[in-house]
Amino acid sequence: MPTTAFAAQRDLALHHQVREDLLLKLRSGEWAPGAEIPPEPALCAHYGVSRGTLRRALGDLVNEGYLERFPGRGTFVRPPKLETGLAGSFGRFTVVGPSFAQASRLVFCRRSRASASIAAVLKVKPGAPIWHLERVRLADGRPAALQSSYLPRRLYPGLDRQPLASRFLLDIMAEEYGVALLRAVEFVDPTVADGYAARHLGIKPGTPLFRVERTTYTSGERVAEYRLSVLRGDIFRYRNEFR
Amino acid sequence: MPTTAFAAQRDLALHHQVREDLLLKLRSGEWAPGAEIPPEPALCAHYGVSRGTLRRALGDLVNEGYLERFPGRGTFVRPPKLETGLAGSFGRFTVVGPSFAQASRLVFCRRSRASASIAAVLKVKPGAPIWHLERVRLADGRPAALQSSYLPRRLYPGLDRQPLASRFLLDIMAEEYGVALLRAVEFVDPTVADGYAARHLGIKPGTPLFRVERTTYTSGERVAEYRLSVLRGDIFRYRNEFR
DNA sequence: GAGTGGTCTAGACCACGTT
DNA sequence: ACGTGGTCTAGACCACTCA
Repeated sequence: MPTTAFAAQRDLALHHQVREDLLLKLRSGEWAPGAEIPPEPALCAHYGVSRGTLRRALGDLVNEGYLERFPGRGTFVRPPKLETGLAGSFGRFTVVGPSFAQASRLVFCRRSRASASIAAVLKVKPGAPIWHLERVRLADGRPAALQSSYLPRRLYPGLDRQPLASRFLLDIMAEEYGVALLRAVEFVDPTVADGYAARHLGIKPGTPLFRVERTTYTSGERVAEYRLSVLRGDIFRYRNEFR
Repeated sequence: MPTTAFAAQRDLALHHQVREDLLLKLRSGEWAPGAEIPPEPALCAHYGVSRGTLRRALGDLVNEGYLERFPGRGTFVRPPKLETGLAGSFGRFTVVGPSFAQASRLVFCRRSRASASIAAVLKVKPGAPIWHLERVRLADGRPAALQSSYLPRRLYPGLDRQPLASRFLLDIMAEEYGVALLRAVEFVDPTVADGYAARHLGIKPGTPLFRVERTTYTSGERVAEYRLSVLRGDIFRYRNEFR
């Protein structure tokens, strides 16, 4: 390990400096993808740190996907899996576009009964009482999305008397009804506007849209809301980052 | 801390069991979003573990976004940011659908010169030599995507003599040319098939597609490839998870 | 059997925020 | 001054892999 010397700075966590130096060796190609890196004792000696500190640095790099470790074998530089087969690709995403305003246009809010398919996603019995509400969401003052929400009525008595057009629905669910929103899963498809969506969004039928199907969960993996949205594709994009 | 007893299992990492038990308290709502959880000494005593082990459990939960810690103040349950304004929403995503096969149909691979716009994304001078290649990607033996790739020719001499129709392009770039692929950024839009895409994908014009624009980076933030794809929307979905 | 990483402990010192 | 979390050390035992 007789590379360049390692001089620790004061006032900066040791494990962080070690992490940075290790990352440099990866980024620079000194340690190529797939290669094995020196074992812990060697690195401890090189950096002059205890095993705990070194392992904190290595552990961070493992969590971030840069390294891979195998008990009994060693530590290896993880080749980035940028593709090699699309499905299963994963990473972080961000939505790019304007923010939704709190205010929305309420199309309707009505009592209804769960059909077989809605019952399945809401995890209630078919025919169970539900709310079905439809809103046009605004961003920068213009229609940006059309959203259909289905909620188990049992959790939200008197929902139709809430200020649905002027507050975020999720805020009403959480603050007025005390429903803890813990997790949400979305599926995104491409689609095109039909006449109904086009009219509400002020666009031509056939315009490309995102179709977003979101299920929001509360405690005990119960469903707090099922929401079907279409988003204007000319306003929103998804940004995904791989490493 | 006289809640229910905590009995550690053998043959399962202690820090993992502690993590699971803590997570249970969050999921069940015993510790509400925003609330402060007991300090380390109390939790150490409760679980009968050393501080190192407890901190490993807490650290994992912090990394996963469940907890937030502030030196001198305490540890708090992080309120989930599910929406409250779409843009800026973030989370983890997965692509759902079949994997791309290594084999693809090569439409063309030709020498070209960078236009102003391509030069900008590839970070080369306008007019610089580039490769432009187009392929139909297969999944389960059927056309699933049409991809146009732009690469700085300087990095890939003789690319047109490589087995472009039978290997992953990224593998050729990495293994045959030693280009380290470190990071990639994608932007996803909805679109519809034009005649050209429809013909190559065996679908009708007007069918909804994902349009994916991907830039892959090598060391020094240089661009290794710029790729424009359209993916069949009836085969692929994006799955996003928020917490 | 020697070397690898995985786990766990006990104890120490520090910077920070609240009181 | 006190309690919080952040850092770091030294040493121990384990399961696993490979020669």
